[in-house]
Amino acid sequence: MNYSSDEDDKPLVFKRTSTADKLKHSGQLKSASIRKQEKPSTSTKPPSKQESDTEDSEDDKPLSSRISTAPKTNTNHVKKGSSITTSQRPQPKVKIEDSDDEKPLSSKFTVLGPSYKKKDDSDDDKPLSSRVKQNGSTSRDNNQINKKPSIGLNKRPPNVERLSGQPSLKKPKLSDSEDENDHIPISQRMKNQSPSGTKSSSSAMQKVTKVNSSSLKTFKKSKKVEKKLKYSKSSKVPPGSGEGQKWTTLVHNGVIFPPPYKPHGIKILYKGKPVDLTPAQEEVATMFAVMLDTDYMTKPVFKENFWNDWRKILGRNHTIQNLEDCDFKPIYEWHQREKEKKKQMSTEEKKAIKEEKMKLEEKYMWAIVDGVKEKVGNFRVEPPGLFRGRGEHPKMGKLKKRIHPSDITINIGKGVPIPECPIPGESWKEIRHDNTVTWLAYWYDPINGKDFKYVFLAASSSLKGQSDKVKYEKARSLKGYIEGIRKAYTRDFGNKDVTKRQVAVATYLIDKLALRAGNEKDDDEADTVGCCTLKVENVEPKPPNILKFDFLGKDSIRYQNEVEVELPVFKAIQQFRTGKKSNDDLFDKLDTSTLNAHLKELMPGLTAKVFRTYNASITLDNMLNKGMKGGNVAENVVVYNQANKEVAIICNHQRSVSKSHSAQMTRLNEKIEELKGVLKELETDLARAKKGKPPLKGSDGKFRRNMNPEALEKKIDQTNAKIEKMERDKETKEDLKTVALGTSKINYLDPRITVAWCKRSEVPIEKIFNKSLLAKFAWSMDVDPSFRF
DNA sequence: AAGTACACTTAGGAATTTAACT
DNA sequence: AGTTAAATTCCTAAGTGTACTT
Repeated sequence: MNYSSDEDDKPLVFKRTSTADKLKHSGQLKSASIRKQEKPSTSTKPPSKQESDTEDSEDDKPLSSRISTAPKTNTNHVKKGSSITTSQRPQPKVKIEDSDDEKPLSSKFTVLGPSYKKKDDSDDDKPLSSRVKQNGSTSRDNNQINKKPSIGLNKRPPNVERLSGQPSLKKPKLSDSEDENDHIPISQRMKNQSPSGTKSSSSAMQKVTKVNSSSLKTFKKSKKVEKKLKYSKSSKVPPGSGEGQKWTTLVHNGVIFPPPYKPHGIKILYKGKPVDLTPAQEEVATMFAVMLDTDYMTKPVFKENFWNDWRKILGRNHTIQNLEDCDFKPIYEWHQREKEKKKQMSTEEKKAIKEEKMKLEEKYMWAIVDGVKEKVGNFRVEPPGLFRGRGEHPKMGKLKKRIHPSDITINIGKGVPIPECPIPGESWKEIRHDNTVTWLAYWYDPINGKDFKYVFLAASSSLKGQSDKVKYEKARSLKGYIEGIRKAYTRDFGNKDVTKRQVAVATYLIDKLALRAGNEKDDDEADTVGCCTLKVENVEPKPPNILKFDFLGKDSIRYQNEVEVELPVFKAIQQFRTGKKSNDDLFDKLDTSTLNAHLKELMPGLTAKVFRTYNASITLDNMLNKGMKGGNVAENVVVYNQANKEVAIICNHQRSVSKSHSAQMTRLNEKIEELKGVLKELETDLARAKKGKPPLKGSDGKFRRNMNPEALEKKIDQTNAKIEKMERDKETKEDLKTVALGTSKINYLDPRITVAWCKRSEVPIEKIFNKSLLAKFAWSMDVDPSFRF
């Protein structure tokens, strides 16, 4: 058989077997691509280059890219909508702070100084913000103004240096109050801020500055940071990085709490009779009632957990003694009515309410980090509710209790005002001033006592952007090592040391299939696996050399795939399975720590997840640069989406099928049929018109319009085009009904690949990235058009 | 060496907003 | 103008991975 096992190219047959598959068959068996396992080389070869280079190598194709795949089925239930893409949005105003890596650290530090001041703390809502630069997307009320035509990427001034990072796209500022300086690039702004600045400085800030500078001197080294620096020049922590330091000044307003519970007084029935409940009891009952129409109701675990928590609140000898005899319908129906009422409100009312809310929340939306105004990601404390775990989660249905200020620890710069506790009479649990972390606040997860819930900055912040860039640079540097790594693990498929053999095979699977690492999980979590935690039953060898995977991964999303592998891998897997029960670990000598420790020997900073990023990004880069040039914008966008889809399939990013999917398909089909009918009529009329006869009656009994042959022909062409377009739309829709494109776009695809490609192919970046993505990827916008991953 | 604590990234679905139809 | 589908945003769960403890 010509399986590829021997050398370079190995086709991987990838078929997914599940039900869902029927659809995919079409594309399925495309064969795989090739990977060349090149010449051996030492694994430690340094990465080729770092930031900007353009070269590309050929063999970086991820293994998986050559795999053809079929869709996977998804075990989850139905959900809504499918989407395809495109969107053009106004450009966000984005300011980017770029990593100016070349700057000596020290210079960065000094910049901050007494830069901005807050004139007095009394009016919280505007002081700080008014003199601070803003990063990230615009505030909600601004956007309507922001309708600028998109700026063609290609027109970017030629000499902007990628590295130095001046944002080249600058946006006109949006109206309002808050950011008057928006148009100034951050880096510049920082310079301006130096001491002399005409801007006043508040005492608070001065203090902060002092603190920082002193802390600089005392930094202790953390090896972690050191390591990172080794392989990634760009990894310095931005504005002030000492060792592990993430910021020098941090100002924010804390978090906002959900409103207290408002009793509605609707009674549930117990054994048919209304029961009085206290507000606290009613609140929890309502959480349950509201979920009556979800399929959590079919899960005994959910009900059991709910009942256990609720009964505690009911008290020992409450009238209600079991859940089965409770009828929550009255509350459910009340809730439905409320929802309906809300829907019926006029647009004005809705708007008013929204504005009200905005006003209340405005101050919590922003933080000022090193003088830059940044969006906060999640400033709303999670409201109480019933825990909705994914998959068969043992804790589903448990009461997630209300969080109070006394549960919350705030992290904020020294010397700046502590956020006022929004609930009168209560206070924060603790205030910290830890600049080695990026969180603004945290509380203990009420469901999982030892876990934390953090409040972080939004994705548009430069802190996040910076680390995003580091992530991609690391993945990119894997390119320089991958050949050696593959060589090495291939050699070890036959190693007599079982551990080494397992490491080799696991690494292979992670590389080839982009599997997740697979950390151990507790018994009180859903039973899902990743590479290191695969069970014997999850991988079935099908001779001669096919592996059939079937397991639940993150979020209990099912991974089903059949892959052709090298014979040694196949043999190794068979051997790992022998003598074990189906529920035993396939890789019994392995866990993520040992695996990652091994990977680190092959490349500094390498861990399992890097392969996913690498795999995704290299696949996109290759697909976008595969032959074809030219093509109009729409065609190019299709090419992009195709590549995006490929990546999503490799990473197994699924979504559930929209509830209305089949109805929508039916409707599309009807429309197509209808158009075909029209087409037929037109053709008849054309034939007649050519002979000088008048048109026939339409199906409605009226005569159709009398047109000359040219007009009719034109109409026919139009109709044909319309039909074709609909057919295509239908196809993509069906094709993407279980594929989620967004996840890879947001987390796995180096935006520089996209931006550079857009510049080269004259596709406006707005066709690919929406407003949020543009803000999140601001750091990548000035990449050179020749950039290759 | 194993377990735990902590911090941060990645993920799908619900809710909301916007665009496209009719 | 009302309806529906598509797109986006919000929400928070569920992963990864390192450092610290025992």
